[in-house]
Amino acid sequence: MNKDQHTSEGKEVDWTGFLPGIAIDCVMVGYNEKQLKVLILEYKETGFFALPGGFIRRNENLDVAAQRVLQKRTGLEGIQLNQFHTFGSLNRYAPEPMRKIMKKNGLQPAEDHFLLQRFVSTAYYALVNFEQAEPIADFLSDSCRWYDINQLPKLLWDHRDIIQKALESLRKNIDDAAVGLTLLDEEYTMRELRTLYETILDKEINRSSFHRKMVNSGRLERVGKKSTGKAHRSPYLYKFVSN
Amino acid sequence: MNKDQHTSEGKEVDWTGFLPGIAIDCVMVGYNEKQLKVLILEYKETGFFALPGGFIRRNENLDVAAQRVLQKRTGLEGIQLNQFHTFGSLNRYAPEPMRKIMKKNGLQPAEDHFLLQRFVSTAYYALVNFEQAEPIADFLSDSCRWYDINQLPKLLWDHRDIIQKALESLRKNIDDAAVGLTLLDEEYTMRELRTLYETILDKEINRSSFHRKMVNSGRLERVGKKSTGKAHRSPYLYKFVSN
DNA sequence: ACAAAAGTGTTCTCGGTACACCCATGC
DNA sequence: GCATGGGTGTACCGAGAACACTTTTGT
Repeated sequence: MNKDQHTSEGKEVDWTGFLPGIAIDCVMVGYNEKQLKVLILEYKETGFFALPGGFIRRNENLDVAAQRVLQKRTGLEGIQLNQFHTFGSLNRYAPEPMRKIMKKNGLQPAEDHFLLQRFVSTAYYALVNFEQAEPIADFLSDSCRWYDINQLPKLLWDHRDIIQKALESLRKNIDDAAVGLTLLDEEYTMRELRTLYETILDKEINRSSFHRKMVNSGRLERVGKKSTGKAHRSPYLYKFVSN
Repeated sequence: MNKDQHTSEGKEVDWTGFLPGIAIDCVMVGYNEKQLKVLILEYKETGFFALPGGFIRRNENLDVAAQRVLQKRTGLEGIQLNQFHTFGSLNRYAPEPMRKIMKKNGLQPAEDHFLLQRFVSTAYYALVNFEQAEPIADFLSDSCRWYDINQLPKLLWDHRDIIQKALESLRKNIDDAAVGLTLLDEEYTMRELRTLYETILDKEINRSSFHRKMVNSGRLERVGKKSTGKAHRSPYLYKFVSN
């Protein structure tokens, strides 16, 4: 881990170390109690909410910068990030909220301050384990928390659209994404996996064909049985095989 | 059309009017004689080849900037552009060729000249009609020509990768893209449409199932017959219905 | 009449859907 | 033993593949 990552979390950030006008936004998706969750930052004393984001160092790959943002907000490393769109509409440019945020943090930004530029933002989504992630706030924000994707607070700028597009992208790639691998515990029942699919796709899935499809995919391994304590046959447990 | 579009083609460009560090690259795909073509620029007296690209005005949407680039190089308006990826790897940063290009054009760029920065580039592809497009060179290049996608010259930077990714994206979206609508003439035979699909996907397609799939899609209208002059049944002509 | 290429029908196969029945488990 | 819910088998349906047959056209 870089030593200066800590200093960049302080209030005195050397913005010249970053590419101007280009940002990264990350839609980090979790899953808990049959609901999709998204990590959202709340800025100090403003009631403003936004996606976690960051900037690209002058000597850093775009993808690596995204990894860094993800690692900073979740403490997790090596999570697969999926770039899905770059947002560059003019109506993203609304610096007032950011000015207010900075003032609440005791800063008096110049009109041309780094954070008050127009930004084009490349967006990524990542599937992260709800249990393992430890949401960590920004230096401008006082919380980084999971929100149900259906009960998001009002978000700044176009971040609502970004989440919507991330969800569409996830749905399109669900079969490649090995969603169970990262969103569920290591071992899970077929019912749990199907419920996850149903939650993401927001539609019911046929039980037996889903079962067969998953078994035939060759990516699942049956590892044992789960005693549910319920009055019925105990389901098998599965886990993903890397192969 | 903006009047200053002409001046921006001259040698004295006001680079401060553009967002720094962000570029747009366009993979314009055409089709002729059973081959996919891509528009490629050749820079003056350097033997350097690259994709047509451009930059984003300070007061311009990203998508609109891409439209502008496309319009500049083909003369066509209203073509659908598909954003497919943003390239931000560090090994894109190789300013030497651009320095050489500028020198060949009689410019003596400062080390920190706009064009010599590191760029992150958002890439689009567009399907354009080979006949209707009129390739127009850049102010730094002396030609803008169609190249067979399988016989591309050696390209600068990562432009080869960009084309590859554009092709993958096109293949994935081929059924939505209404490729026949833009890549073929207005009316065409089923054979011609299938050959186009086969060219894009680089694999043979079953004749009868392709026929039925297209007819059943409801997006084709049979408009007449074509007399081929050959010794066989003359095929029907089809065209896309908008609906 | 024949060859060539397009249109069209039949059959097969593969997944997904629907539905049934079998199994295990706690009450 | 009965209700509950997961596992699994069978029948059906639709799309694509393979193949054959029909239609049209110029020679």
